[in-house]
Amino acid sequence: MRIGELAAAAGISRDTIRFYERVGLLDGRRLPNGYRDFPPETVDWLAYVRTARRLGFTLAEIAVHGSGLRDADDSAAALSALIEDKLRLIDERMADLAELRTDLAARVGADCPLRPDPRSGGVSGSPGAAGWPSRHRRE
Amino acid sequence: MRIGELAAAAGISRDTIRFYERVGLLDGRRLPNGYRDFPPETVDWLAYVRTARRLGFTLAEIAVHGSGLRDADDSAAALSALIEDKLRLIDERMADLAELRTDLAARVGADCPLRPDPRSGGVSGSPGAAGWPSRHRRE
DNA sequence: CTTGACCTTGGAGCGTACTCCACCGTTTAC
DNA sequence: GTAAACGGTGGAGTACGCTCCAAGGTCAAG
Repeated sequence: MRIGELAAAAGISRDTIRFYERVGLLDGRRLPNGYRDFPPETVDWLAYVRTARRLGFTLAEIAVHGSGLRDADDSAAALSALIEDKLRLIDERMADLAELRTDLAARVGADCPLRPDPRSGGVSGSPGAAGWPSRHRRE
Repeated sequence: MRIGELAAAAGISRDTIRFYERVGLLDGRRLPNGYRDFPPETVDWLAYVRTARRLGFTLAEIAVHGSGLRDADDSAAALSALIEDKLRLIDERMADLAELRTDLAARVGADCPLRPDPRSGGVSGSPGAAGWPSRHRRE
C-alpha cells in the first residue's frame, strides 16, 4: 500500500510516516516509480507505535525494540526474550500508574486539602498534614 | 526551603525547578532578598510531577491539575471531582498499557512472534512476510 | 574585607517529535 | 492534453522540556 492509504488507515499524517521512515521505524521499500510501498501489517505496527508513544515510550525505545525484532528474526528464543523485556518495562509503568492511582484515590472524599503550593489565603494547619503522593523510590 | 535544598531533596536540577516555576507548576514566593522559598510539601509535589511526567502526562496537564487544586482548595467536593478526573485519565492509561501488554504477551512463545496480532484487524495471512519492523536504516 | 557557596535573571542551545512548505515528478480521469 | 490527485525531496519552523551559560547580587565564615 502507498503512503496515503497507510496514512488514512493508521490515522497518521503522511509527513509523520515519512519521518518515521527517516528515523528507522519503518522500512524504505519503493515501487519502481519511487513511491513508498508498505505491507498491510504496517498499520498494526503503527498502531503499536502510537500506543507506545502515548504511554511515554520514546521513538528510540520503540525503534530499538523493532530493530531487535529484525535482528533476532531467526531465533524465536531471542525474540521472546526481547518481548519479555518489553513486558517488564510495561509492568513497571503499570505499577507506577497504580501507585499514582492509589495515592490519588485515597484522597477522594478526604476533607484535608492537599495543595502543592499554598498561596491563596492563610495556611490553615498544614504542618505535616498533607503529604503529597508517596515519594517515588529508586530509578 | 531554598532552591538548592529543594533540588537536592527532590533529585532535580535548580534549572528545572526554575523552569517549572516559569510554566506555573510551582508558585513564586520569595524571601525578602529575592531568593525563592518553597514549603516542604513541594518535595512531594515534585515527586508526583516527575512520576506523572515519566508516565506520559505533559507538564500542561499536570499544571492544570495543580492549579485546579489551588483554585478548589476550599471545596472538598471540587477537589474530589478533580481527583476523580485524574483517576479516569490514569485508568485510561492503564487500560492502554494492559492492551499493549496483552498484545506483546500473545507473541511470547508463538511460532512466529513477528506476525501481527490477529486481534487487531483482519490482516494478511501471508506467511513469508514478517510484516513488522524491517531493516535498520541509517542516514 | 575577601572568599566562596549560594542565589538571581536573561537568553541561547539542544534533543525529540513532529509539521509545514515549496517545488517538482507520476498517475488517473475526462 | 490538461488538470487534479497523489507521490517525492529538502529544508525550515514549532512545541515541549529541559540544560547550560554569563553576569551579577547575597550572605556566612575566616
